[in-house]
Formats: sequence, structure tokens, C-alpha cells
Amino acid sequence: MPAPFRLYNTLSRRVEDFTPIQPGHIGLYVCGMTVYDLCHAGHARAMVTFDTFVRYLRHRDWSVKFVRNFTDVDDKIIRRAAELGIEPLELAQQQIDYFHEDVRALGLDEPDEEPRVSTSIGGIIAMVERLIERGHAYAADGNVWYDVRSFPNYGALSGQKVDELRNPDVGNGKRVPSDFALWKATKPGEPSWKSPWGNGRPGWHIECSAMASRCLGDSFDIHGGGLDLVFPHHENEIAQSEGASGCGYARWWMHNGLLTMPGGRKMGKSEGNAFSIRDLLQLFPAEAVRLYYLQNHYRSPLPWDQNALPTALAMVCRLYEAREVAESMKGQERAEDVAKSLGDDAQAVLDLSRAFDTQFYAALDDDFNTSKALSYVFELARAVNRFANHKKARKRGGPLVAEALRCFSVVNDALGLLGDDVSKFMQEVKEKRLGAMGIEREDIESLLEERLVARQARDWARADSIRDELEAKNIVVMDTAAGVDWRVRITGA
RNA sequence: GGCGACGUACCCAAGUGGUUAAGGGGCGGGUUUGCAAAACCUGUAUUCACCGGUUCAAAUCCGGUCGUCGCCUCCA
Repeated sequence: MPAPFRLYNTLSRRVEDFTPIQPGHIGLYVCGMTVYDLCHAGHARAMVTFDTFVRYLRHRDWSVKFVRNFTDVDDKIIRRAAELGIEPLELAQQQIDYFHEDVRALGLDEPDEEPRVSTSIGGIIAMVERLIERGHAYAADGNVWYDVRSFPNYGALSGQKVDELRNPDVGNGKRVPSDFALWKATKPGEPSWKSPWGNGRPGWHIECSAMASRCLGDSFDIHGGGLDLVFPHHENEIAQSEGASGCGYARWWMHNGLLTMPGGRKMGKSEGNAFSIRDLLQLFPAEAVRLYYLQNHYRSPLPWDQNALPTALAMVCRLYEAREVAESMKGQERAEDVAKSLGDDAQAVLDLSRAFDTQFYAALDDDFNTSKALSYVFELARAVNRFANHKKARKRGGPLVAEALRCFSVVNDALGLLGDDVSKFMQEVKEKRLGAMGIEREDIESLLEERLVARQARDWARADSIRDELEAKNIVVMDTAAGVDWRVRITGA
């Protein structure tokens, strides 16, 4: 049986108990990218948010059908393709390939379906025809417009009132400014398809209505996307889909907050302040990016600044290091016996581990509160580290921290964090950070070698001066019982 | 002009009626160490933008003020 949960619904502006249309099953449609340029950190927040949400639902035994579209027919694609001197659909395909590489590198699972506008034209035309039949749309000069006043519920999602809108656009047969295009008559040099109204292409909003109903049916459970899509995109989708089918569209509307830049403005290509996810993944491991998004509640705005990713990376490293310590512990006793004989800090690991699932799930079941859920992970990591300071922990603590390791694997299964092999992750951190600072690994290793010789000769002055030299390169040297280790100090991006 | 969101420490941030206001980053002190680093301990908000109100009780509810942001044109 899937676990019940609560979820904020933009329609009601409240957190509500989630109830599926079909028991145990969730149909989810998320607005994906318009593929005219690389995926940036703002888009990636939406991708990670919904990927993680799906991941969690499946972890909790829901059967989920996850659909995320590509908008591959669009003004900006046409304009950009013209600049590059290639076909719009060729540009779109290229960007879709890049997108797939990027989300794979980010560690996202593939959606169950990824419909595209260009291969959904038949369904779109059928839906437009149906809207005309049902009196919600009118054709004029090869264009088809949605008659907003024919749909009394218009504005239910966004709170907008038709008469209060600023949009002054009229023309091409449009009757009132707030009506919007379902079908646009073709212009020279644009991709176009045959239709009952002449050659043309779909308007922006109709694609999602058509693709969602094809993949998930006229009514489905959850529709997601960025907060900036609430109006007009999602409002228009509701008008189209419900106008065409006569029944309810998405039952829940789930919107993620936007990235905000230091000045307070949102990140966006039109703002000229976007960081591509491709560039970021050169500098930081995917899990640091993931944690950066998940450390805040998905509906809150998320501030972006120079320290955002370095801070997130420091957090992920902290968790991996706790896992590393736990994995290094040995022993064959029963966990309870170890706890009993090794004292309060040992007992605390056991207690926290056993209380973990309940707290962790409670947070995520309450409107997907990843921020709160992660706080329990950090508490557990601290308890493990505290226990690890005990002399006997390494030899006898194994069975005890096995419980904590089980919790970390829950975190991976539910949120996609901490799943990597520890040493592999640490290597990735070193490589990416060294690359970011332009330091060669061999230089570090030869200095460390030199220092080792000095230390063996108890030449502390020489050893320390080498350490200072490394320090100046942001390399932190750690002398441990097991030998010399080193880390890259995490500095601003 | 219309619609909506938000304002919690140096920074990020959870908390939405009732124990000492989670967690992370940073910074200060300590344990440890050849010295360091890491880890751990400890200090960093008697207070939640401001002003009123409701209540036995509010960061949490209501009203107002100020400030910030998003949408209304393409936007995750």
C-alpha cells in the first residue's frame, strides 16, 4: 500500500491530503523545456524537484506515470535557428540531445514519456477542432483563437481577471485581447503543418493540453511546472482541456519556486544571468547541485550566489565522510550489545537510526519538505561522527552503524543523494575542484611525497613549510593514523 | 493598475497557536594533534521587518505600515 501524503495545490492555495484518481497510481505531467538553448540552473531546479518527487513517490510504493514534454516548435527556436542558419527542428533535436546528456549527468531518471510538439500535431489539431465545435474557439484568417469569455472558470488557477489584464495584443482576427492562439497561420520560413485552417503551427499552450491528455487521459492527478508558468500557460491549459473534454483536467497543480539572483531577480536567459547546468557540472559533482536544490523547500524562491554551490558541496562531503567512517567500522556483536557497552553516544546512533524513517518520511509526506527531511540526515551524521571518536568504535561499532548506513541508503533511494561509492565520490570532488582551480594532481602528489620524507626525518620545519605551500593552493593536508590524506578546500565558484 | 508570494541569527533555512526557535555554511573558544587538518564539544536570535489587535498563550491567527520578489509579453 502506498503511503498517504499531503501536497500543496495551487488551485486551492492550501496543503491538502492527496487522493489519486486510481488507488495507488499517480499520473504526473510536468512542463519541460523549450529547446532553443542549454538547460540552465533555473530549469534544473524544476527538473530535479520533480525527478526527486517521483523518486520519493516510487520509494513509497506509488505507481507513477511521469510525463515531461519538450517544446520543439516555438518562436525562440525559429529565431535562433535562423541566426544559426539551420532548420528549427534540427536545432531542437540538437538541444534535446544536450538536454538528455545534462539530465543524465545530473543523475535524473528518465520520464516514462517525453512527448514533443512536432510529433503531436494530429492530436493538437483534433483538440482545436473539438474546441471550435464546442464553442470555445473561433478561426480567423488561418489563425484559431481561444474565446476566453466562453470559459466561465477562466482565472481559477491564477486569480487573474480577464478584464484586468495588461495584454493589449489584438489583431489577426482576435476578438478580445485576452483571447490566445491555438493555431497560428504560417509565415515564411517557419515550420508548418496542414490543418483545416490552412498551413500553420500550434500556439504555445495547446501542445501541453494535447500531449497530457494523450499520455495520461483527460483527467489526471498532478500537473507540475515552474511558478512562472501559472499564468498564462497553465491557466490556458485548463481552459483548453476542460473546454475540449468537458471534464476536470489536473486535480493538483504543483509549482516550484524560482531561482533568484543576488540582486533579487530571477535567473533566466532573458535576464542574461543564466548558468548552464553543463558548466556547473564541470565544477561540482551532481549531488552538490542536487543538494543545493533540495536544501530549500521546493515552493520557496532559491537564492543563487557565489557561495551557493560551494556550501552545498561542503554539506554533501560532510555526509559522505560520515558514511565513510561508518563503513570502516568492524565487529560482530549485536547492535544492542555494542550500544550497551559503549555508552550514550553509541546508544544515540541506534536510537536516531531507528527513529529515522518515521521522521524522514513525515517531513517528506508533508508537502515534500526536503529541507526538514535533510536535517534528520545531518543529525544522524553528527551522531555517527561523535560515536566514531570513541577508541573502540572502529573495532566494534560495525553492527551499530549498520543501522545508520541503512538510513543513508533510504536517503539515496528516496532523494537520490549519498548513493555513490564513497571513494569514487571523493575522487570526483578532487578532480572537479582541482580542475576549477587549474591545479595539476601530480604537483600535489610530489609535494606530499616530499613532505612525507621530511616528516619521517622529523624535520617539522620543512614538513610544515610544504604544508603551507599546499595550503596556499587550497590543498588541505590531513595526517591520520591510516596515513596522509588530502582534500581540496571548497572555495567560491 | 490587476493577481500572487515572501520578510526568522553574519549567510542559507525549518518551524504556521503552547517544552530550551530544527539543520547547514561562516566566524570565535575548547578537546584532539609534533604543529595542523578533519571530527567532536561550545558560543554565536530572551527573539522571529515594524505597529496595533485576538488569546490564559503568537514567529505562528487578524488588521495596518514598510520592504523585497514573481506573474499579467517568452520563461522552469
